[in-house]
Amino acid sequence: MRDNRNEMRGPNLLFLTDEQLRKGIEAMFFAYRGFTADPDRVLSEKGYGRAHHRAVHFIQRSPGTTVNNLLGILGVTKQSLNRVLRSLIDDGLVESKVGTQDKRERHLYLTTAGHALEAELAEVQTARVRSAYRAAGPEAVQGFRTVLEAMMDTEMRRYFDKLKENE
Amino acid sequence: MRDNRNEMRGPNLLFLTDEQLRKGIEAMFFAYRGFTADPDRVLSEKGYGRAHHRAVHFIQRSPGTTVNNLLGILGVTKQSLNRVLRSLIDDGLVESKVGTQDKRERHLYLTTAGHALEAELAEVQTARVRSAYRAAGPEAVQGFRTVLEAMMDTEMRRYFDKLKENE
DNA sequence: TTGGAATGTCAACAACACTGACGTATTGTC
DNA sequence: GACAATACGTCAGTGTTGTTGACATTCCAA
Repeated sequence: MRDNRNEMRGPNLLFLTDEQLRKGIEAMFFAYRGFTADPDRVLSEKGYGRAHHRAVHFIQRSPGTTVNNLLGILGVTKQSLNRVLRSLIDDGLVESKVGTQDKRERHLYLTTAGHALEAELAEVQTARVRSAYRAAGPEAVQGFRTVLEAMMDTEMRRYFDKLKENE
Repeated sequence: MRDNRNEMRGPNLLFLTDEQLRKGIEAMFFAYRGFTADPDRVLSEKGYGRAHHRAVHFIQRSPGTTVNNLLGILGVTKQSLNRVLRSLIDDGLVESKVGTQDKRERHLYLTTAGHALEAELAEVQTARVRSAYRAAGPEAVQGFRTVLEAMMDTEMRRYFDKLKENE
């Protein structure tokens, strides 16, 4: 128990006790389960998994993104991503276009069907987040976002910030 | 874009726009990766996975818990949990004791070695959460926890609240 | 005593990640 | 023009974690 001494360092540091940290960890675990539960249901009905959701989400977020960029965002190997992209392309949800400037690159776009799936997944997921945000209020949401950003790896925060630019 | 009208409903509802919700979703995704990255490293060195971490964590949190209770908390099938518990018991990290009142139940405890692994995992994980908490400040942490709790399934919140009682 | 609950185990399977290796096309560089 | 590097795809193998389904055992309770 290395940081219990924090309790002696004044009431403004009470939120850094081991007990508070452990509860934060558990909250993160349970909340993430809720966070993915609704999209998972939709996905399994259609024979897809969480990996398909992630791919479709970030392609929608950055239309025309390259495979390499997507690999960086998702943090998986190309073999793993390829399996997912393959099925999405074969099913007509994602289109892969050879780059005009650099013909080695493949630029990824959602088809109409792809947009429909993405919208359905976003709908159920944002519904839960919206409900949680509404219940918690704007100040809590601000704090939520602040802590999450501080929890990311530096490299991931780079990607996250890059996505924020397209507002 | 179903809720962009929120932008018209006054500045206090700006945090409920689709854009804000989507960024919250992405923040959750990236942050959860960071959240699990450090324990995952420790675990893979020892030939364990994330499932072992979860089991060890909640056994430490509720010593003597039954298999059934653990199943509810973790939200997996008994077959899946059994595989993980089997290896932990065989490796001498977890002890399974037949219940005294109800002899069908098995009560789970960490051995000394189990406590050592749990402590090592908790150390690296709380280090990141502590750092994020410290950077974000107490008000942000309060908001973080509020939103996470609102994001859980009702059933999961029951388990979460039950854990909170043992403070 | 019988039904049901709690547990354990076997087998098969799927999603999703990994490593390693290889091939192809394209691009940039010396 | 030769050659290395990049981007992408693919094949093969492996591991973790989850699932279903089936079946046995033990034990509690009506």
